[in-house]
Amino acid sequence: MSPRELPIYELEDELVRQLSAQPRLILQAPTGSGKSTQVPQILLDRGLLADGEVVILQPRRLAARLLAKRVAFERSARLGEEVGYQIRFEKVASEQTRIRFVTEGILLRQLLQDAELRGVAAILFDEFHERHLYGDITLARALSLQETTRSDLKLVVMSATLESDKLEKYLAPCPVLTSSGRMHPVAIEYLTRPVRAEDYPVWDLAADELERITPETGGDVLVFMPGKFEITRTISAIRASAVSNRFVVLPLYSELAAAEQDAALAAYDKRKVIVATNVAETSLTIDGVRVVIDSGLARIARFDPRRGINTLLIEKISRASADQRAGRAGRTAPGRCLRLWTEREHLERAPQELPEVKRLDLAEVVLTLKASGIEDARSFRWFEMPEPKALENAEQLLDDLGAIAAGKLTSLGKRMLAFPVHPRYARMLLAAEEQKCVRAVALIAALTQGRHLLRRAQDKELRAAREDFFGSEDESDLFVLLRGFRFAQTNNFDPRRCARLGINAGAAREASQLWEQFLAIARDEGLDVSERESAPGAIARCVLAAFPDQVAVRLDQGTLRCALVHHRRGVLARESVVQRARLLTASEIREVESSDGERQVLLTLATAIKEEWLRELFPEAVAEKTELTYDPALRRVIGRAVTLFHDLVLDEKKSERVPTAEAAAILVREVIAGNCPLKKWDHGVEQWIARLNFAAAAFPELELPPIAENERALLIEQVCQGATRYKEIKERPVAPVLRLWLSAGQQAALDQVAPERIKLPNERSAKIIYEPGQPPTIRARIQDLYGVSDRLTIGNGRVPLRIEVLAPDHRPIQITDDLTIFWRENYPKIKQELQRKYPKHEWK
DNA sequence: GAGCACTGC
Repeated sequence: MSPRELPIYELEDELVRQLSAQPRLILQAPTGSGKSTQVPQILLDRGLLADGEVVILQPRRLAARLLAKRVAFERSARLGEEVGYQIRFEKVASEQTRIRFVTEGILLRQLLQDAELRGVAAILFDEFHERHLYGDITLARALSLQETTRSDLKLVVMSATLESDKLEKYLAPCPVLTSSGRMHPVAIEYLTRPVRAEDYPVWDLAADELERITPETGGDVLVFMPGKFEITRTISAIRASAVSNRFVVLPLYSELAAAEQDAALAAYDKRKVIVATNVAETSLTIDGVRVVIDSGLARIARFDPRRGINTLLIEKISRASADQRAGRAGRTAPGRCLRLWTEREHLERAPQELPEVKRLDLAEVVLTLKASGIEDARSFRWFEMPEPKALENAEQLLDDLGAIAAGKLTSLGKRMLAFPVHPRYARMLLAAEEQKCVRAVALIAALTQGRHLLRRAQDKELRAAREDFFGSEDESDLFVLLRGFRFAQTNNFDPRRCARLGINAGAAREASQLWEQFLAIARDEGLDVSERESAPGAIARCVLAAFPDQVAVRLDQGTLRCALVHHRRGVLARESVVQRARLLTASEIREVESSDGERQVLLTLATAIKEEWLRELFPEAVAEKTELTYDPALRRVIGRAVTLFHDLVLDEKKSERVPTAEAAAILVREVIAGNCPLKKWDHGVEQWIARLNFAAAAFPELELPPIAENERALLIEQVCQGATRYKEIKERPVAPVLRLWLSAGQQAALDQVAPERIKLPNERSAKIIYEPGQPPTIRARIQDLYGVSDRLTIGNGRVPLRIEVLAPDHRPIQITDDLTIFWRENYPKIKQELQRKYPKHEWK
């Protein structure tokens, strides 16, 4: 087919007419319309570029490269001459280049160098509907530029699906052109009745649906799942199904080794089923797919500005994203898409994914804005304004890092801008100059970007090999990365040798390029990049300078639980080598959700630190910002009880059986009575229960309650979270603060009463903070909170509210999903009983 | 004994 036959050419004259008359255009055109390859050529050939170039923004490197190749081919030009591309580490473009495909970050960096964008006649924003952060920012900057000094700059926003109303208003005055696509129809089917995930796991559902439709369909099948765990389960379910021998079944996700990814894309004699994550939604296209089975779920990254942590939770995808997934069935022929939810549920889903600007950490963006003279990010011309709290947070971090002071860019901040990384890592590199370890720190900065260097070690063999190689390391997980990299480097990035240690050779190679880039910039900035032996602790101090707000202190020896600066809690990653240090700083903090809905805040890439470094680095801030103090006496007691319980359960051979079992008995009773808020520990609950039952039989005199079948579920939900919460609650002052999320109606009702403080049923009062929000759907219930035993009442009526109970220092106590708050002073009771029974034993 | 989507400078 000749390019001239592509649907986009139906719009050619109109496009030229509009862009000659004024400089903005929205082009709504689906996949297959030819917009990415043809519009740049139309602009060039119809003389709309004067003697400048057209820059096409692409969200992915691969797309930038392939599109450039395609266009060069169509024009019989050599790549890098008339048509070129530029992505990180790769510039195939020259003085003659008139059509340049670039990734979004490249243009943002270019803007930093030359705010006028000289030589650029037009910018095309391709795939704008994906709403990447840099795309949003670049568009806003380009608009301002056009309105001030570059009225000749043409801007075309292109997208497959678009909230074009909002965009039209933003770009106004701006005409919209709509083109048709060239895709095959995809028949969409929904479940006829809703399914509860607890009753019918999504992987079983997917396998059953596959079984059902196999006889009616041909071609390959693509199944979308949120992550690796679900993919593995789906594959087992399909292999156990009646149609298993009809298909080759293959996993596909980004972390998979390259060879296995290739296997998923290869052709086979049989039909194939690919079970994939979101990689298959946008990044990879797979030929021959005729059927899509969509779980409707994805793990979605967000930055929670209120808690200052990243989250990665399983969420329902938007309608737009579901359509994108469905489209994967219609690339080569008419297709079918089975959605594993009902049509009614579909209507309740969000129309689009939340754009990145409302989801991600904005520190880097705010820093670049400051550098461009936009001092107050709130006044920036955002397409969509980010959360005020997220901006506040970004400013706070930049201030902590010394990049800004009193809202203004500092000289340190200016130097940080030279490095194309998150400001934390830029700060780390500059700290390295003082500590004389620039080379090593630049490598660390390179190794923590992009794809993971080390695959998660699951099988025993790999863990053993790792242990042999990294065994002695216990200061920092970052040092493990350094060693892993050195191994890859000395083995010439050989994939097979690297695989033995679970090292991703491709990631190592990319890191080495990035390392060179950082070193080159450091050299330009006048940093000393010579190879030298660094003093002990030098690198760790640099890490601390970059992550001062992620300092954590271990709460006890028995568990991996940590308290973090800014009143946060987390669990040190099991695979961390930093198991001995009491104080550490985590380079990554992320809340993750397991398949059973359990959430935890994981601290990864830890580095052991010393308290005196904190004092050196932040003399004035230590007391305020790092909550390192705690009541050691109390902690010992609590730690003791938990350790004892732990011992009993995990090791029946402990000599001090009786008090151990006794402590366990008391705790278990409390758990079963629902008084003790227990949560899943790391340990196998089933094994726990078996051992408890063993203990119950072994020590009848203790009246240890055996765990009956019906109590099992309760226990599983409530397995001990450990002692830390007791301490937390015990130390909490009495007057609570209630934070209320109210609908407009509720707000109006409350305004009549206008209470500043609210009366709780036990006559105590609490201060209220109002938050505007969604009409809450969950009924709040407070149980045994400071003696409150029933639903909260306001004014005359009971108001369902979303409630979070905060201590006066604004630390949340606990919110559970059904918003039931458990609290009882358990510990003293246990202690009392122990003291009474074993007076000789010292119970602190 | 188990817990992590995807890009990009």
